[in-house]
Amino acid sequence: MKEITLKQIAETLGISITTVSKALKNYPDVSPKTKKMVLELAGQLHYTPNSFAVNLRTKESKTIGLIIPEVVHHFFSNVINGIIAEAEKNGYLVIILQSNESLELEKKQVELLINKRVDGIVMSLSNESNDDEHLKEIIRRGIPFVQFDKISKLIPSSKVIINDQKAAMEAVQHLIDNSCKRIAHIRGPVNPQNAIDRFIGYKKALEKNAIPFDSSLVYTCENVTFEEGLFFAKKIVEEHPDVDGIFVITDLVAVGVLTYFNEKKINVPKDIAVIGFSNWFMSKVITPKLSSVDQPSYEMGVVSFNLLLEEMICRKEELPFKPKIIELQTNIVARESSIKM
Amino acid sequence: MKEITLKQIAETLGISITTVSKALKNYPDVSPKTKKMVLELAGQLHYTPNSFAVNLRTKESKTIGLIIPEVVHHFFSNVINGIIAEAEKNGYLVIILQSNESLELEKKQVELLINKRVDGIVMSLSNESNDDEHLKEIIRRGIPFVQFDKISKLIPSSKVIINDQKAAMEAVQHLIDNSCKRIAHIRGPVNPQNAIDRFIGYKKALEKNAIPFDSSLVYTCENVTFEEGLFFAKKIVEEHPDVDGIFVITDLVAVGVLTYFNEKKINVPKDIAVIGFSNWFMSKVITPKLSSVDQPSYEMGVVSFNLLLEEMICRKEELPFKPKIIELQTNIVARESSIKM
DNA sequence: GATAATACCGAAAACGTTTTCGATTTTATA
DNA sequence: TATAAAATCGAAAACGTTTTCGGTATTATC
Repeated sequence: MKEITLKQIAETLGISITTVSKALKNYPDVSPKTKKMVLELAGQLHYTPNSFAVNLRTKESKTIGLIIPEVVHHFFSNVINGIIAEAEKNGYLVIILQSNESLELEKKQVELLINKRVDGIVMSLSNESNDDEHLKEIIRRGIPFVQFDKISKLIPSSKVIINDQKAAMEAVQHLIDNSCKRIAHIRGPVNPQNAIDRFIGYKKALEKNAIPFDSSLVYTCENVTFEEGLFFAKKIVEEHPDVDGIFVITDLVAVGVLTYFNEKKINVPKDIAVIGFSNWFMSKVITPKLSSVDQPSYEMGVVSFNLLLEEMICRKEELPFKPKIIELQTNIVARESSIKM
Repeated sequence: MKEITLKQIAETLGISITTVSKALKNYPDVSPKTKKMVLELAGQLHYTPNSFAVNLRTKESKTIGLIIPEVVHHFFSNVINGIIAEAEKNGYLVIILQSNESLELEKKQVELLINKRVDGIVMSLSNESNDDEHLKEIIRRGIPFVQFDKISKLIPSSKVIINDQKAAMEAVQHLIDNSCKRIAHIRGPVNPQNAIDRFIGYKKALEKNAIPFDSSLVYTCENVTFEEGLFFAKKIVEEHPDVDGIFVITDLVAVGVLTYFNEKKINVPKDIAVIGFSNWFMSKVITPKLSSVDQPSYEMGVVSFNLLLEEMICRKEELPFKPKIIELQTNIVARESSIKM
């Protein structure tokens, strides 16, 4: 029941702790015989190094922290999946924290991870985040740091993103190509960079097609929920009966829109076409099947971890590190909700 | 840039490390003046204890491990949510690992967590798990351990479960009450206890209503996927055109079933009624809305952590601990897919 | 056989904290 | 004022590992 330590192995073998440690780590200055002896006894006793001691000595814990706004979320849970899979491959474990889209919580959690002395932090900002102090603190302390999806442009860390402007433009262009003339946008909250960019993309697509921008056609989600989808769908048909297409910030909200239209027997896409964002799983099973912008979420996790790993290695070996920004590709998935012919 | 330590504070203040440590932890044998002095300087320097050293000294890391079969999964992501929320409230962080329904990975991950010396482990077994050695090892080492949802009955740990038999019986009874006479069951894999129990519940409900059990009406999923739902739906209508109700192991598969029926213009519930399990979010937005068994997933996470906490406290204070089994309530959510009138 | 080179080993410091226990100083009691 | 009690402090050990550096012991070289 007692924990096995180097000391015990050393004592039973009548050699020093140093030699045991070196034997286990395959140092060249240990004779093959002693090595064998130590390895055998260690295996027999199921020795595993006390990670607390190793952490203290090596100043690293082989653990990283991940802060995301929501766990129960198709996009984020896929990112989690990618990160923990890639981390495990490389001998790292992942501590996950959820900011619940609250800046206050997010700050507390950054502090928690710093105090925990994780080897690195991966993060997607909450919608409330309009304050960078906690992120600056990460940089200041020299902790390897990667931002993904919802990022702060001002913080000089590595970033993994998509081109939200371009993707949004393509989505709106797709509606236009399907003969939509009057297109509403249900956008995300005011702070997140990706909501801003998608809104800009929406405007640019209109401009490109010489469709006048009408700010009354833009509706702003606060919480980006299914319920807001229901709510704004109602509002749109009431306030703008001439709207024939909607570009929605994300599929969850778009599904709310479709649900409302289904109830009201409003025909999608004939009366109104709808396109979402992120290509959630349920989008392909709902009626009508929802068009969306596919976003490589799992890959985003994988790439984020690998960028973090690069930085962790550089820090350890005291090499210079220059943050990288990686842009992943998106593509339009056209389904029933937007194809008019 | 250098890390602040007790030693530094002690030196600048001209007192001993011991006193600094005690002052920070509010020991009674430090004078109010020194306490104030220390607290002030510590605050000023943003001192935070080196958690590696604390871990080594106290032999605990305030970190627990969580192993689940899948992260991208409505039920499990809700459990994660409950666990990390409750853990954070109590000063614990959570390392999450995903077994991908593989026994081999699951074993490796248990070993990982043991070597990491987490303070406790929460776990839901993979479908492959028919081997208990790694779980026994957790018990043997005296590591606090809680199983939830997919459990091994033979391991004497705390458990948080639902009454799968009873819930399944109620689901099937609900179909019968909606005048289904010939009810198929798409069951889960052979190993998991909950798949077994739901199958038993199905049989018991038939028996209770004097409906003969027909083993050819039972279809077994291997991977519990949407695609299997499509596949078995096809098989059922081909092999048993007289089936008028299906009880499905979980909503994801049931959604596959509905999707197939929608394509084939088979009317649900008139031709065939369908009820799923777990009440996934998408079930209320799909057409027709899917009836299901609501399972308190978030609560399951909360309760699991609290049981673990109880055990962790008992171990620490060397009090005896008796594993507890907590059964949470489920209830039928009747929607369009099963209500025939 | 003396010297140089190599192989092998271990003492000891360090990582930063917590806690025990004895020592010293201050205050209270007679 | 002498003594007992209380208040305050710090030395030192311990947690278990890693790694440096010096010391033997063995082998190779002339």
